[in-house]
Amino acid sequence: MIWGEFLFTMTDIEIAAPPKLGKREQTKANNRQAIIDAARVVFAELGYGETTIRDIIRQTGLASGTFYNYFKSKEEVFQALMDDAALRVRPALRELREKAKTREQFVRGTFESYFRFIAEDRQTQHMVRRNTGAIRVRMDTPQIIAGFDELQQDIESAIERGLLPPVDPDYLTASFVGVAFEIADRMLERDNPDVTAAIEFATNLLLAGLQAVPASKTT
Amino acid sequence: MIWGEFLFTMTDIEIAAPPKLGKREQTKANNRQAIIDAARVVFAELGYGETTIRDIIRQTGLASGTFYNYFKSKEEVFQALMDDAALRVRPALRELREKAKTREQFVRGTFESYFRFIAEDRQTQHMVRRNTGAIRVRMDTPQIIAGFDELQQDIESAIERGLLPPVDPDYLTASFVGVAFEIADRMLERDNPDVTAAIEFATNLLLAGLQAVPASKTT
Amino acid sequence: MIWGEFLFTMTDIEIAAPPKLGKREQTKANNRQAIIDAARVVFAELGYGETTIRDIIRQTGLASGTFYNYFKSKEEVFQALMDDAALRVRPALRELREKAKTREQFVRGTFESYFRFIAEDRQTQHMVRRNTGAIRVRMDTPQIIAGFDELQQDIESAIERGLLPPVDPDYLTASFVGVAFEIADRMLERDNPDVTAAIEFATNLLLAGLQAVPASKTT
Amino acid sequence: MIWGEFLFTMTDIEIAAPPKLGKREQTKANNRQAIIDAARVVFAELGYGETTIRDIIRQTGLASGTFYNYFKSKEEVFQALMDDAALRVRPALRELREKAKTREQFVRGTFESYFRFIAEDRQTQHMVRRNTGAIRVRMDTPQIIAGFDELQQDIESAIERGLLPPVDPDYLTASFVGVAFEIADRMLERDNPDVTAAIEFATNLLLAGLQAVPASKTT
DNA sequence: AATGAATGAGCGTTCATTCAT
DNA sequence: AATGAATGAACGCTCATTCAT
Repeated sequence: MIWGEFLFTMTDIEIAAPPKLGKREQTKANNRQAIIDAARVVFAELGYGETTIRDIIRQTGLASGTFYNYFKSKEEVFQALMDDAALRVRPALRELREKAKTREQFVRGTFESYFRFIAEDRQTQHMVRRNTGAIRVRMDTPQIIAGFDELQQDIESAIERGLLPPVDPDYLTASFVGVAFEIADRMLERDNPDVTAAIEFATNLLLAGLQAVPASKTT
Repeated sequence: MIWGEFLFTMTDIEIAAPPKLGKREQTKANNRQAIIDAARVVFAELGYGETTIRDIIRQTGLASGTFYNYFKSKEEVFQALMDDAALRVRPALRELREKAKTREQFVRGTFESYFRFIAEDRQTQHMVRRNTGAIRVRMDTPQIIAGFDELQQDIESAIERGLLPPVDPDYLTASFVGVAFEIADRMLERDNPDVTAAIEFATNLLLAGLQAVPASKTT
Repeated sequence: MIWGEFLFTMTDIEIAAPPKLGKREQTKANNRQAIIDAARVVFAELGYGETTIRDIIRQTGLASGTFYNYFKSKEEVFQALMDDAALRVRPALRELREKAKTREQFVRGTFESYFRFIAEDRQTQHMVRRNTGAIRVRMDTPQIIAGFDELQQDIESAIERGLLPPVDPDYLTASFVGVAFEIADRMLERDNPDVTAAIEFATNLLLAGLQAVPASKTT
Repeated sequence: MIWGEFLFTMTDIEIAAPPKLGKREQTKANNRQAIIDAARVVFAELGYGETTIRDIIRQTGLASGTFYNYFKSKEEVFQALMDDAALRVRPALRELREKAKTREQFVRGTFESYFRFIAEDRQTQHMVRRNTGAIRVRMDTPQIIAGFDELQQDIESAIERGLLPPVDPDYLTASFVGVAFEIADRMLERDNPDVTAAIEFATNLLLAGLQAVPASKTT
């Protein structure tokens, strides 16, 4: 199955051959990555809003000042974290949807990728929905944002290709995202998450729903 | 129209006139409510994460220490705010769905309530999605949480009644919520939000989709 | 001697009858004064530029946050310190010069006040000239600024009265100030500061010099 | 005019051409001087107190660590800057006063040098008096310190030569310095600084005043 | 019960200084 | 000798929380 391969790619990619670095450059690169990794962990644990820069550097074991050699702000690490994730995730996801031959392939592929990824990475999931006491906050993990970011473009091109019916691409994207997020959430709350069932549910819902939706005026 | 009534209820915040007192004494007597009201305003303005307890009490005109006579933390006010909202919103919503005679009434009614409410209350909406820099955070407004909170029970009872097909109620609820949230979000980003179109899209999607979804094993 | 009296006034004034205060207002007032006093001490010890807000509060024994209940910045304490000093010093100094009957009384009175004040208050002096290592910095103590601040006005009115010759009042003020500062500085470096000699030197210099100075064109 | 020469010396900073090297190697060889020059520029721009070592080395283009190969602290660079300036300024000033034939030549020469120098170099002046907020701080520029530094010795020798009356040389020096500083300050605040008038005022004041001052006991 | 000043932990940030390269 | 990243103390400041009044 192609998706298994894809998911492997999603989490385990090591970036292309590192150009030989001196010891200095080496530690520099290491530290940068260490901060990004620490940020991913801490964001997932505390949520972005509650995370302080000091939390991040504490996690790395580096000195507080060192953070500022690499990033100017929490936002900047986050951006780097996103870029990092995007680099790994996007190409595979796009290829997946571009190569889809049938409507079902497109829809199922999207959900399958997402649900499997979510199921693999529990820690990340903690970030997706964080219920700080009374309040439900959903924060999109970098990988997830990256994953869905180009969904709309893919949907639009699929509509052009005639693979999907001419519905409002904006709302269709929204529906994909909303259904994926919320169902994944429920899925993980269960004792034995049945990924296949979730895929089946979402795929069928969207596949059938999609036909019934009124054609977009703008198309 | 029944929805109008519902929405009125949803936004109507002032409590029924208490035994007439001087304005001053009145406020004192209702300190708890004053704090809750202030919290609603400030949360909407600054977002939950950015709001400090000081911001809330400043809004009330009370002394900082007084806060702790009523609530132990920001979270606790938020909880109270939720309960407050639920009290007002839920009955109407439940009635709405309990009285639904057709599948479409059930589905459309749910989305119509939500989209109309969201469209009415722009300020609240600011709270729903707050993009602090790079990160997308979605925080559910108390009214909204309250609105969807018992959706699952309504869905379950509708399945029992035979109004809805015997699908996984958990995932169906998730689909309602996800689609509603995300489409509402896109809707508000448009220059002239077309509420009817959004309702139409969501209703048709769910209505058709839910037929295609496999029957739940647990039912 | 009238000057003795004046100098007493300069350092020991207790402000007019305090309106009865509750315990709360009392400590509040005390704390404010404590911070001002601490600031005076620390500024004198470290110089304004080198003094941190933390230095000031450390000196008071109060908690760090307490500072901000009273002042927003270092500058603001300094301003308060100035006002404090001005309140005590200015009236006496002005009266002194306004009552001067002879030219010598005016000149001698000015220097006498200044040198005696400086001799009394060694600590303040530390503030006036601070040689941080290689660098000579002269910082005017609040009392001193206050003391000289209105000198120019007094000089101008003395010129109008005919008590002083019609020379450039700006430059004459400058000469008073410069001579007073620098001689006081040297005086204090000596083992047994001879205040009388300093007064004599400065008074004679200015008194004779000011006759020889060309009349101001603007007068 | 002799003063012109002196002032040229005072501002002329470039050291005599060293054996021609590539610009790069040249800089490396003169790192010490490069730091001193950078310090002069930055001190003048930011003031001594606000200048950080980082500001200085940034200006040189050297690495931060390199600073410590040459100086231990900001103070130490400042000291070096002073010595540097003294080296250039002092000889001319001393010659000026040693060659003075009349009392007036001595006094006028001193003031003339100073006022003209100050008038020429506005930037330096910014360093001399920097009003950070409420507080008046006077910091002597290296050239100025150097200029007045040996004044006392010159005065003493002039007294011995009988050129000046036997007054307290310490206080007389103080009077020169104080009058020069303060009047220069006022002069620069005026729209069209009239250097001649300032010289005239100071010279006449000191010349006449000097006669009236009591003879020093120690002489 | 209400008050509001005091507290002090903790934040983001800067910067002198060190030290492996 | 030069480099420049790492260090960590210290800064200005905010704010939840306490407690004497």
